[in-house]
Amino acid sequence: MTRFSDRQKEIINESLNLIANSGIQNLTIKNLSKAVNISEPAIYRHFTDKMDILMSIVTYLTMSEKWILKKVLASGPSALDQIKGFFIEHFRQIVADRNSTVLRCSEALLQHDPRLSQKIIAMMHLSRDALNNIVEQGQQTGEIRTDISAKQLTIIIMGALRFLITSWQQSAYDFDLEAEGEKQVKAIRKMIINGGNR
Amino acid sequence: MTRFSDRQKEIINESLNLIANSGIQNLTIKNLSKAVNISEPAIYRHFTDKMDILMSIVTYLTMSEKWILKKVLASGPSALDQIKGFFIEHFRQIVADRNSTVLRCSEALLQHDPRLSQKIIAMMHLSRDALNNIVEQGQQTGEIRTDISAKQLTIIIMGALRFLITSWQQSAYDFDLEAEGEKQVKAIRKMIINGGNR
Amino acid sequence: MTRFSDRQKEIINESLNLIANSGIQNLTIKNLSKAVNISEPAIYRHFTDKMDILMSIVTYLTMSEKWILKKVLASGPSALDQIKGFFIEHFRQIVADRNSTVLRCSEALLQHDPRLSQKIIAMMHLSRDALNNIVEQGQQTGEIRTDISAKQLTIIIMGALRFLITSWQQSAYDFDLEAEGEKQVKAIRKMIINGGNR
Amino acid sequence: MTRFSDRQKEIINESLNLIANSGIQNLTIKNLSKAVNISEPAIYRHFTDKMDILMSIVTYLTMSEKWILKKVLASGPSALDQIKGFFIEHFRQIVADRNSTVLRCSEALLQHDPRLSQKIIAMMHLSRDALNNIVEQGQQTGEIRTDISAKQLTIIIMGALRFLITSWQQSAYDFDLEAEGEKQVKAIRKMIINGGNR
DNA sequence: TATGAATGAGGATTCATTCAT
DNA sequence: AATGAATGAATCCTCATTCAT
Repeated sequence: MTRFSDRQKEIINESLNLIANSGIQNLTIKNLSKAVNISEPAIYRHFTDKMDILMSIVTYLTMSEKWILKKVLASGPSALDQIKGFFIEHFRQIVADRNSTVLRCSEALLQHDPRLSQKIIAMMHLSRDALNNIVEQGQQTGEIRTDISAKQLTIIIMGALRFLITSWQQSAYDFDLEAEGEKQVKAIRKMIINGGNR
Repeated sequence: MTRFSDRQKEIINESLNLIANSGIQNLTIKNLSKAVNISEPAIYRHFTDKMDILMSIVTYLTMSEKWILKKVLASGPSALDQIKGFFIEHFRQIVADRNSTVLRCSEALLQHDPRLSQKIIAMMHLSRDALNNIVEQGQQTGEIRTDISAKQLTIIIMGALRFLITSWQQSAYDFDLEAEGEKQVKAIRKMIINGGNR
Repeated sequence: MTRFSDRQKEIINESLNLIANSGIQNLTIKNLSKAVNISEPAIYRHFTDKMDILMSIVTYLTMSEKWILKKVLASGPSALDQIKGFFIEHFRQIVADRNSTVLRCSEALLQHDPRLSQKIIAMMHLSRDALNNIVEQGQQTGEIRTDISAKQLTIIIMGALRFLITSWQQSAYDFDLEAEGEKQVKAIRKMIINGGNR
Repeated sequence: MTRFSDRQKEIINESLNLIANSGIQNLTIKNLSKAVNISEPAIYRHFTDKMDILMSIVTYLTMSEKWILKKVLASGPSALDQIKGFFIEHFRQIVADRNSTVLRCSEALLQHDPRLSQKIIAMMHLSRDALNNIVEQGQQTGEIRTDISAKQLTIIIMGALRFLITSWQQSAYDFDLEAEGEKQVKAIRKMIINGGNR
């Protein structure tokens, strides 16, 4: 498991801020060193490369995503509850720190470099697969409807989660993401629960 | 209505290709002129600025999105069919020309500049609002379940559409988007139809 | 004698305006063609080169200066009156058309190219020598004091004339150049007249 | 008070040389970096901008002009001597370093930009006003004739000084500026002294 | 650990000029 | 006589990175 020094964490954090606020094309060593309040060469004490920074960002985001997944899976046996947790935990984190989230910055990093993209995609698969697992288990236990495949249900859940976050960001954070998220989870629950209330 | 010359269209198209293939940070005037096979200064005969190019890209994508929406709305009275059309048309276009789609390149352009972002967000609202309208009408005619608000249903539909496209791209186009899309629409239909088969 | 077509005169004139208003570095073919309201290549119908334009400007200014000198010399026999005329005529012209004057734009053209500089210097010598002549004749006729050499007197007269114009321009033309000029001539007259009023 | 580093001084100095030898349009970052013998980007370690360089040049020239004025005013109580000093000091400096003089390069910088022009004009007013003061005091003490206003006398003195320098430059420095200057001062002295020798 | 100074490569853009029409 | 499209060379400036200190 990779360990980041305090300075490295600081640099990663400011990188995420820069990306979130003004796009990757503004993630320059100059801007970064200004944000961290050290000189440009000093950055190279902590990372060998700009690519090293980018890779570390993804490593960091992956760790953070794994942490969320762990928490969700540990939350209880019910698939529907886990799905709810999946939403809640992502929203909680993103609200706590708007930038430090997979779903926030990863797109921006894609296409920068094949190695980097691969790592990001791996990270995205991580949560998609975890969610898919949850859904499948929910179907096996009879909690979740089985007339729609787990794959399709997963796409719906992941899509809604991502779209909500995207919308929140594009609206300049001017609605209560956690509240809206909860409504959305309820809607999804209604739609995927086995023998829904009709 | 903005009119683009042939050269302008060519430049916009190659810009979309460049963004799609290697990210905006590779959309340089040099790369662009190489792609269009003219000299760098020649670009400036057709656009005043790089920003002018970016804005024109968004204008172009907006026009293209409007075209899709028009087609979808003209396809018939059924909301469920229109939603199906919404998926199909987007997929058809994206498969025909992988890059010329709102949902493909717009994120990359965000955060580049406030004016540009605003234009992109306006474009995104366009399709979201159109979809929301369709859903509401479907609820009024009784086609679509009413126990979940149109807003939530719209998020689910838009989210799934976008996530499917994202996945397709991240997989390097290695599944049949239109086929998967059709499956997904059916799943969604099942979930949102009034008095579903249970 | 060089003859300029109407279009050539127009181009020369607009060139002078551009130089006067925003410096030579803004005398570009683009700006020029915009000012003349024709296309850029059209400029090359009338001048072979940018250098050709610059040379023509100097030719034009030289002609204009010669015209002034001719008028001054024809104005009467008195050296003091001719000196007064030298001031008056320059000011009159410069006020009528702020830019079409040797003393206005020539410095800006210097150093651009040896051939050009030479031509400008020749033009400047023209008026300086003419003035020197006038002074010498005034000294011979006893009108002008002889205890100071014609050369020194000429420097004083030319210097004052030029400095006044420079000041006027730098003040954004916010004083009455002709009125101030007249005062200045009177002062000079007092200083150079033979047996002044003491 | 602005402080320039050694490198900054070097860059300013070479800028003045470039302007003096080949005009502002040849004051390019490339030429400048070649003259200073560093790379182009290195220039930007020392100045934020080209405009920053230009402004610094004017700051430098202003400082140098102030230095001269201080020296002149400190040279003794006689207005006529101070005027003589005004000439001598300017000539001495200009001969020592042909380029480092207000009167040499400032015109070239005018019209480049309003902020710059303003700064140059302020600098020019500085010496004109100082000279005007000297003349007025000379009139009050009875040293200088009072039948001509200080303003007109100042124009004559400044004009002669400037014109002499201009002529020297245009002649490619092929006369002894200090010697000619001294003659000119004597002539001026004769013309402005109270109760001249007639 | 940190920095001031430097740089090669490349960024967007403008220049004077040409050519086919 | 005029233009739309094009270009090679040069413009200012920023990039990631290195090195001596």
